[in-house]
Amino acid sequence: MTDYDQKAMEEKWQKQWQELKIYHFDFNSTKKPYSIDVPPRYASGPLHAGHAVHYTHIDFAARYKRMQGYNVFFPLCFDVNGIPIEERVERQLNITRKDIDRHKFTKLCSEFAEKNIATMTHQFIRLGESMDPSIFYQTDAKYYRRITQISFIELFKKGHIYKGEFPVNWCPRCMTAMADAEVVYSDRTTKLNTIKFYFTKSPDEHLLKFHGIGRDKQGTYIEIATTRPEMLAACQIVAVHPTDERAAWLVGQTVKVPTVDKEVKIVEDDAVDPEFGTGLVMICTVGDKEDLNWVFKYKLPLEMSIDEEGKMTAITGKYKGLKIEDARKAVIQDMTQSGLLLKQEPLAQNVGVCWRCKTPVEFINAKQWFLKTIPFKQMVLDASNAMAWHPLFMKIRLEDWVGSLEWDWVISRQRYFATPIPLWECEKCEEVVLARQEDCYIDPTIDKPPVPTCPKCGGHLKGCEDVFDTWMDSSISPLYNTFWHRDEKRFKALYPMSLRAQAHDIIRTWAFYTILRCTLLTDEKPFESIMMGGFILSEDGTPMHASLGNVIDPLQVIDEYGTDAFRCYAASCALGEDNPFRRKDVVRGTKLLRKLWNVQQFIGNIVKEGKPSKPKKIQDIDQWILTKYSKLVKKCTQQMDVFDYSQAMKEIEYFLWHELADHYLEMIKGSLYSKENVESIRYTLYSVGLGILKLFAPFFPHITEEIFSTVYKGLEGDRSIHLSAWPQPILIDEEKEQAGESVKDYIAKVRAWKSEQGIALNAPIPALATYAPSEIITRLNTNGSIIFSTLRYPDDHRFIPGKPEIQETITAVEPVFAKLGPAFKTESNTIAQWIKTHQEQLITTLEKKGDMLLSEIPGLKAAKKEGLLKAGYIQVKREAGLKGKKGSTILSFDGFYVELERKKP
RNA sequence: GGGCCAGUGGUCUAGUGGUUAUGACGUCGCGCUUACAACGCGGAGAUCGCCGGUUCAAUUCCGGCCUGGCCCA
Repeated sequence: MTDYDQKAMEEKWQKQWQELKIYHFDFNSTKKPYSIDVPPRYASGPLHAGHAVHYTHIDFAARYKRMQGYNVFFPLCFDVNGIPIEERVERQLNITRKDIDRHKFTKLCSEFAEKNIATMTHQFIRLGESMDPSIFYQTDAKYYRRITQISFIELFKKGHIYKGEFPVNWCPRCMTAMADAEVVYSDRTTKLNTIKFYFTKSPDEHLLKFHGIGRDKQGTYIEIATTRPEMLAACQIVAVHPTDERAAWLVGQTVKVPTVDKEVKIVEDDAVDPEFGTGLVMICTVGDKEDLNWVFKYKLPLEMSIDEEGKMTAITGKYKGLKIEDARKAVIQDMTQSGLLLKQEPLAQNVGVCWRCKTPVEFINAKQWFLKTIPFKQMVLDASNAMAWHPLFMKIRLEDWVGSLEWDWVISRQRYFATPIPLWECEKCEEVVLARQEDCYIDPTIDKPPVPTCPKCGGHLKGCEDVFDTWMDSSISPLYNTFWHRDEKRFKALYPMSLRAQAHDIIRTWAFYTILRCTLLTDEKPFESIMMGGFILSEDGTPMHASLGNVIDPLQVIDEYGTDAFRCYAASCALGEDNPFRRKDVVRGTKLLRKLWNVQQFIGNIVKEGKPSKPKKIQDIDQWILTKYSKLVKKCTQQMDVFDYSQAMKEIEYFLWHELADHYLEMIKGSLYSKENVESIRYTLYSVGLGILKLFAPFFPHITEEIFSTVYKGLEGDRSIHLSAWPQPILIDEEKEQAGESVKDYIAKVRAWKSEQGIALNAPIPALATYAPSEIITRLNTNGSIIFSTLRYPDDHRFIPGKPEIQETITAVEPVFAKLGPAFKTESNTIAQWIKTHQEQLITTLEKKGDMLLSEIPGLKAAKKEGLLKAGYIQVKREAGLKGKKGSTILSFDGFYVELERKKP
């Protein structure tokens, strides 16, 4: 074996794996497929540590399943459509998309994305991901968009698509409609303005005694608090809570809306918060979702004060054309001058903003395309229930989201860089002409419709300029992956996919939309199981944000510690839980790798002469480690099956470091050097060494491949450890495991004692004899040579059954709650207390009679003639003392007594 | 405000209805041992977030609260 250079070896294997194409999905294979619905990485920028952990978890699954004999489908893929990329490009070039030609703009977006794809492809390689580039896809490619369009056409034909005029969430900066799922909420401070609304007719004088009512030389007014004074022109009614003391006086009255020539009525409504502002609210079309509910309830006209570009409409009169913020300032200024503004105070509020550019979302009444969602809630829940969720609690989040849905999904966007909606509309009668499936991919802004004119009225057909929501592309990934509408045979073989992997922040989008669309189109769930990753936080436990400067670049970590070490951290993140990035787990990874390297180097030296065959007789200690190893394989396999990587890793690590390295290797060294039981040891070392290397392989692909290639490859024949078979248990022998455990415990205790005494571990010990119960002595005798060689005992050391001539005294008696509780219930505490407070009496009795009767404890209801010790209600602690023997000392532990020659002064 | 998750030595973490709670990092002491000092052995270090309830027994189960995270309103 060569020197240990993690970085060089990683580079070497990353290159070789690509050249050897070992991760290819084989369409001609007879192996069972295991298909992974990989999240197509969004191409707006490079990966951060959070993505890296998620993709590493998916890679664990892919590598494990490959070793389990599956034909693994693990595509390299990217998501490339949509607003976020447009927004980045706009910001980078300091333009809006409307400043340049539509197709020029999409080309810029495409170039921007391609750059990121190249960067991320490189990152995936550096992360040791075993994705298959031969089944690569990106969602902006014609071959992918074609499937998006066909899926839309099918849904349209099924009657699930409609065009509706409806107020939708609208980002005035991005100038597009957006789904509820794209609106995020953010805390802001704004100003709450209290404004005068004068009555049209002077009201009853009594009203003046109430708060929120005033009078000046212009007349009597009510005070209304609003954060949106620029929307006054769209004010439709004023509302007051029915239980408000002013309600009786106010309801039915009419007030003048300031700055505009408009009169509105006052109504009563439960939804008014009497505590907010003055308890009087102006209702506009459409300020927020609550306004919208009122609009429907009172059938108010849909007058809009803001247009698609975030500018004020004609109804706002002199403010027409101003941007929202400017209009607000202008209105405030005007009202201050005319004395309409009573006060202005700061207000903390939570506003809906565009998830990408953080501009506050407005409502715009516009014609949009919708996919029916509300009627399919139960269908989605049924499909979700048919899948295995890991962890299970994540399913609740989907269920909550589905339960809270109120509107159908707005799927149209007024953007450019996305999949075109494949239809034409008649300019006269609005008849819709769909593209023919066989013509897709098409762009109706360029391509001609399948019929020259409207089939209904002969009118001119205009290509749809709207495009799809990005989620329309990504939420058919299971259909694209399985060759839906391209290859029926492959589709049948691959759909539903085996595994969806994703993070929990996009349950409401990617998971929900995918289940909805795929189930609608195929009448079957899109995947068998779903694995939900947690959130990776920065080192201090706060979320990673570019603005906070705490984003961790995985490549920097890798440059410093290596990929396998980073993957060790990834493995330590429990699935579905939020984990801060822990540098020390990466450091621990480097130590673990070095340990693995050293252990394998040792094994490599022993087994280099050839693959050992199974010997006729395997010594106890070998059967012990083989049993431990076999149990590990079983347990670890179960954990890998349910994506419990953190636990599996822990188990393997413990076995390697402690059972194998600290105990087994130390115990067999002596035999090896003295050439005893070599065949048994070589066989064991080879089997366990190779097996544990394979258990590590999904986690640490590089170092395991390196070790495999230098130690085992020539003897095993597999091209790569990653193409070799997952290990199976070799033997499980409970009896031999017990025997080995006794020997291990014995040796470990004596070695620890040596270390404590400052005796070098390879120095001889003057141990004269070992006393222990006879069955233990039998075990020790069987493994005598190991004990002698490991501990460097003198040849005349003897193993003697029984106890030595020593004086043993009881030092303490302790209650055994596990026995007392079930037997005595409420009284068990009394007994325990008595035991604790009557130690001396107990010890005396025990030493005299050997046991003490329960009935001897005074005042017990349940007093029986039962021996405390015999029934197991108490446990005694003893201490061995010397008796008689000179020149020796006794080391006692766990029922062993080792007689040692007393050190000469 | 709602749903979900988490809260365990200085730091991070495992786990459990049975009173003596796992491991890692750090720390202290001892030791270079023919794979490994990036190692080994040992020590110190925790009222298991807080308050109630169920139970003979709660860190564990239940309820409430506090703190953090994710998602939503």
